[in-house]
Amino acid sequence: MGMEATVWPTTLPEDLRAHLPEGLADGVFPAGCPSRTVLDHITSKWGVLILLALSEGEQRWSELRRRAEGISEKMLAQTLKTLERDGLVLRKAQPVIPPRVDYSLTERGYELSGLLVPLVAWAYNNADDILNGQR
Amino acid sequence: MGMEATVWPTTLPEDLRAHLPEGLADGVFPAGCPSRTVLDHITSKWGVLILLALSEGEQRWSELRRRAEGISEKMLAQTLKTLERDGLVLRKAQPVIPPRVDYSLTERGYELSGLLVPLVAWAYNNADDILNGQR
DNA sequence: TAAGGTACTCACCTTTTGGTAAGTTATGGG
DNA sequence: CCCATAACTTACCAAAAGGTGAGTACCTTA
Repeated sequence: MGMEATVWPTTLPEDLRAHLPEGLADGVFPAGCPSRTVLDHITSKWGVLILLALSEGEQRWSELRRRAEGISEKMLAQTLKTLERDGLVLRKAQPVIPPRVDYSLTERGYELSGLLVPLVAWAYNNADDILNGQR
Repeated sequence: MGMEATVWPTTLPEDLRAHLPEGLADGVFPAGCPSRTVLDHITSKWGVLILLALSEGEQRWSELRRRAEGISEKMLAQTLKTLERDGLVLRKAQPVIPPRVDYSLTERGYELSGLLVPLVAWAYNNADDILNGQR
């Protein structure tokens, strides 16, 4: 009897770590590595929000502005451009006046959003506990 | 016959979206929302790498420096402090000389790393395709 | 006595990121 | 003729992130 510490695994279960590629298995992420660049894009403040919004389906510029609350036009343009270059977002512009542009996820972007959504949901669900528990 | 476009779902499957909390279901992330803060911490450049490294188990300061290749001492200290305050990382300091400090994931941090690892692995696996496909 | 080891902190400076407000385009409507 | 509209671009400035190098603490070993 007496106090007993709660115990949980100290490393990830084998089946999860088994899916890690080689050079990553020891937790080392080489500095110049291309994956660092990609990781920066997809975990950027606005990148996450845009990908999340687009996981709800095709949307216009103005709709994206509304959903990623607080984003400036400059950052929206910049973020969309990066995601488009990365092949995660598809831009369809119709030659009408006033202009109409629809954004959607590519197949790759769609695949990614499947990983991003649980992460965002986790942050959303744990945010209050995390920030309240600080002295 | 002729050309046929590859088709994939344009929104996430119902069972995934069903796990999204209320206010998130329409893809809107309120600007002042606490989850924005938490999301920024866990998707920060160095935060991701530290959490990833720690998913391999308890590690010392110097070992973390090595694994998060390229990080400066200043940023390592800062990132660890944030993650510790957020209750994701546990710091155990031993009063010996020279000092010895071990860092590990808390239960909450461990839970999080289960979502982060697939994301990082995805970035690692797709990085070359993504960066090569740009003109 | 002096050097070495570990985990930091601090001050200073550079680089990157991001916001603001204005300008652009082309057309249809009043 | 002029304004509104949607989707941007640009120039300029402020703020935040991040790097560098020095300093600190304390004991052990040479």
